[in-house]
Amino acid sequence: MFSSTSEYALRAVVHLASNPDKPCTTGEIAEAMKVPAGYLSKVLQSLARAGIVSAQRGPTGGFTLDRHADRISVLDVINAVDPIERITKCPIDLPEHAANLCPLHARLDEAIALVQTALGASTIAEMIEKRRGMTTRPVAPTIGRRPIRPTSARPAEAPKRGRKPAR
Amino acid sequence: MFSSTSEYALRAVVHLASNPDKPCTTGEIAEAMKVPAGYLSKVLQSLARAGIVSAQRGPTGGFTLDRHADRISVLDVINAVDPIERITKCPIDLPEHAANLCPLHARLDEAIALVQTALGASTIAEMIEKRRGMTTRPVAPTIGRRPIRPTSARPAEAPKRGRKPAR
DNA sequence: CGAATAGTGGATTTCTGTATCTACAACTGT
DNA sequence: ACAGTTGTAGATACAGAAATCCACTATTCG
Repeated sequence: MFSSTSEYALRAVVHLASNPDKPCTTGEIAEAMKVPAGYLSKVLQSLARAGIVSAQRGPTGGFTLDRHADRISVLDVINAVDPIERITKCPIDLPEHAANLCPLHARLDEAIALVQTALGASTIAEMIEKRRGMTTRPVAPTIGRRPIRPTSARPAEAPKRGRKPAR
Repeated sequence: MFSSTSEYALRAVVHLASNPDKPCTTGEIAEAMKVPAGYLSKVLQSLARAGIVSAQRGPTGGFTLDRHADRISVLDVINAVDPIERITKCPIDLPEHAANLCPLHARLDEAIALVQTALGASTIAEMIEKRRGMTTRPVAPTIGRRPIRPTSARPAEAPKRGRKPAR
């Protein structure tokens, strides 16, 4: 659902938010957050270009957050490295679908919008666990639709259609 | 956000739902829905193994839906070919995170849950456009969180840090 | 100034999802 | 039974993401 690039970027930003007093080096973040060090530097560069972190070279250098963690949303970080794409036009290249989205893609886009909204309203500051009680409050009751149930329950195992040798 | 495999599977199922009277061949679906024919056959096999469609070989053969379109959710189709994975344990392999999800991954999982709920409650039947008015009703008001706004607006273009030749 | 530290950017490799091809098995209608 | 049609399955090719490597530039500190 989320790319590992996004995952790494989030871990890095959370780490920086947890250590606001000193610049953190790529190696330090990599080790603390279990991210491949070589790749992390690329990810941090993307975050720097997006204005989320700042880099400082040389000894005592490293990365710091550009603004306070409560002003950075989870969505900001994800969009910096691996933007969430909304569906604005029907990927089926048919004349009928040119103008509006068909119901299918409209629905898929709604799902993406839900994710955008949820992650856009979640700040990095909220993601810092206080190492005490893991304050995971439940969220978003549900949306206004009842689940459907298939007539036949999903077969636990594949039907396994027989394969006789030859008649 | 959604893989092209999922996209293809959904198109195929929507096509079958739109033509419930006769089996549709792979080639027919491929052409109608602009899906690469060779790949579609693999996707249809996955759908068959998941019990969503049935295959019939030989002349007059093709694929048909296993159950009525209003008993198949969009989520069913996606899960058949490219399952949506919930985050059940923290991917950061640290002792502290072993037991519960950290706030970060708890939040990401909530976002995934929203998608599951939304797509699980949407039937394929609802995705068939009646070729009239594209009945896309708006959905899911929003969830209970206000968006945050960064102190500094996201820079429109990358900061473009200077690159002088050599002093 | 010079040495050590740290980020930068390009080339390269690996891996996985996407897509094609082909030989084969199953089915229908004659 | 035969011929033609259609799905099945395995091997293979391709592309983009993930990850690594290395030479280079910038910065700090003695």
